Amino acid sequence: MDTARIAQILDDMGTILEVQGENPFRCRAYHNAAQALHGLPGDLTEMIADGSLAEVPGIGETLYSKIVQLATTGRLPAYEKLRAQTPPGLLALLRVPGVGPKKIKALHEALDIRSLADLRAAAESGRIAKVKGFGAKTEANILEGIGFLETTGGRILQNEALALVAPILEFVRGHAGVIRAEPCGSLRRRAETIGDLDVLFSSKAPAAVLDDFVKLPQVAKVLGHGGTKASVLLPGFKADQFVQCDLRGVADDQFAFALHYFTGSKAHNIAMRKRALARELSLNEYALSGVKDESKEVPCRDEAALFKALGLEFIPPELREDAGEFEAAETGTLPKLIEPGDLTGTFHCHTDWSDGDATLEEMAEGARSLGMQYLGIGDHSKSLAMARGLTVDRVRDQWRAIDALNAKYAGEFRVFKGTECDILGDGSLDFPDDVLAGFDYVVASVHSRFKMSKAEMTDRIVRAISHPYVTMLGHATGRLLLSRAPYEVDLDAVIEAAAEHGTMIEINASPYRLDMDAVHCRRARKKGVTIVINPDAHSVAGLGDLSYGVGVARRAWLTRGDVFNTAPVAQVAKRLEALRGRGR
DNA sequence: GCCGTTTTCGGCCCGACTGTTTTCAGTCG
Repeated sequence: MDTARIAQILDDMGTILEVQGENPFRCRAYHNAAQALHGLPGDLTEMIADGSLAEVPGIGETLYSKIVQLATTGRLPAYEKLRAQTPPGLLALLRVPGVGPKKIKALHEALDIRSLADLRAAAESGRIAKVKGFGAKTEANILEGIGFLETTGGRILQNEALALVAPILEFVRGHAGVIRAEPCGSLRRRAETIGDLDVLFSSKAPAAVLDDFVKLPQVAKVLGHGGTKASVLLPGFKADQFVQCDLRGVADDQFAFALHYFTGSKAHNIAMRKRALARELSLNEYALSGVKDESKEVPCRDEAALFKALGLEFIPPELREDAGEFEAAETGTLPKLIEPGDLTGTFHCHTDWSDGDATLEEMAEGARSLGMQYLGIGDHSKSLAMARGLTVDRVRDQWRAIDALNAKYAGEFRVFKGTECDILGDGSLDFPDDVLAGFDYVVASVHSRFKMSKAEMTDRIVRAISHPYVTMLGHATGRLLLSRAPYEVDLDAVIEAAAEHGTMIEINASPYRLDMDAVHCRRARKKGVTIVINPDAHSVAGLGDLSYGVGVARRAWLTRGDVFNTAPVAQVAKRLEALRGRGR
C-alpha cells in the first residue's frame, strides 16, 4: 500500500477516534503520524527496510507497527474495526463549516444522524435546535454550511488566489493608519492549492480597517466581524463558488509574531512553540515572552529576529512544514533557495505551430523581455492531432524558422529546437530516432491512455525516459489540480530510472499542474536527478507561470545549482549537446 | 499515542469568535 493511502488511513482513524470522544491527544497522535508520512524524506518501503522509519518524530512504537502492517499486508484490523463502528457518511459531516467531532457525536447520539442528508433533514425540520447545547442559530448555520459545501469547490488555484487577494491587499495598504500588510497562510507558503485567503496588517486602530473591509463591494457575505479579525466570502471563479478571506489586524510591534503565526503551517507553528517552551519562552501570535514572567518580552521587529531569538536562521515560508527545516536552521545548513531571477531561460513552450497562441518570434521576444538568455520551443508531436501536433515535415519547417530567427538574433538570444514528444502507449516515442536526433532537446510526455494499470504506466514512462534522446520528462503524473487526478504511476521507480539514465525531470510550472510536486522533487534531487522548471506556456503571458514553478522548487529545498535552467546559455547549449550524444 | 538537557509519568500550542450558556464548550486556524 502506498504512503499517501496509509497516511489517509491514519488520518481517518484519528478523526473517527475524535468523533468517538477519545482522548484528544491520542487522536492527535494519529494525525501527527499521518502528517509525518506526508513529509517523509524517503521511500516508505526503504525506510522500513533500513529501520529509519522508527526514527521519524511522531511515529512511536504503536503507530510504527500499524504503518508496517499496512505497508506490508495492506490491512489493519484496528482500522477495519473503527470503520465498522462508524456509519459511512458520518465523517463527511466534518466538512460542514462549524461542525466538528463533538457536534457530530452529539447529533449522532441524540438524533441518530449518519449522513449529510440526515443532517439536512434534521435541520430543516427544526430538530437540531432542540438538542442540548444546540440552538436556533446553530441550526441555521448548519443549513447554511451544507449549502456552502454544495456550492463551493473548496480550494482554489494559486493564480486564482493571487487575483483575489491583490485588490484586498491594495485596499488594506491604502487604508489610513495601516503600517504593514502581507498575505500569509498557504498562499505565502506557496502551497499547491489554497483553501482560504489570509491577510494580516498592523495599525494603531485595526477595528476601523475591519469595519471598512466588510463593506467592500466584492464582499458577498460577512461570516464574522470583531475588533481584530473579520471573515468574509468573496465570489470565486466558478458559478456559485465563494472563497473565504480572513483579515486580521495587530499592533505593529506584534506584526512579526502574527505574520509568522498566520503563515503556518500548523505543524511548523507547533514545533516553533515547543522550541520556545524549551527556552522558557512562550510564543503566541502577539509576542515571545517568559513562561514564568509574562512581562519579560523579547521584541522582534521582523520574522528574522524571531527566528534568531530561538537560535534559528530565517526559515523561508516555503519550508515551514516541520519537515527538517528546524534542524537545518539550527545548524546553519538551510539551502540558499532558488529565486525567480536565477532562471536564465526555459524549455517546453508552445507556439502557434501547434496549440499555442503566439508565434515563435513573439514567444522569443516575451522570454527576452523577461531577461532570459534563451527559450526552448517544445511544440506537440504528430500523434497529438487534437493539439495540431507537428508532422516530421512541419518539424523540419520549424527548424528552418528557428535557424532564421537565431540568425537574426546573432548571438544576442538563442532559441533551442525542442519537442514535447508524446510517449506512446508502449513507451516508444512519437518520432523516429533520426528525427529525434535533430532536436536540441526532447521533452517526453504522456497525453493518452491515462487509465493504464500502475505497473503498465510505470513501465511505459521508464522505457521512454531511458531512451537516449529523451532529455527531460514532462508533467510526470498528468494531474490537473482540482480537476483531474494523476494517472497511476510509481514515481519512485521513475525517479530511479531518471537518475540512472541522466534524464531530467520537469517541474511543470503551470498553476493548473505543478507536476511533479515538491515532495517528489526533493526526493528526486536526493537521488541525483537534475530538475528543470518549465512553464508549459501556450502564450507569452504563460511564461510568467515560471514563478509558480520556482515556488515548487523552493518547497522542494532546491538551490540554483539543482536546477538546469539557471546556467548561462553557453553552458546550457553544451550540456544539451552532451546529453544528445548519449545514444551515439 | 508520543516523548524526555529537571521527567518513563504526566504533560501534550493557543487565542478569537460564536453560540448557548450564567461561566464555558466547540470550532477554527
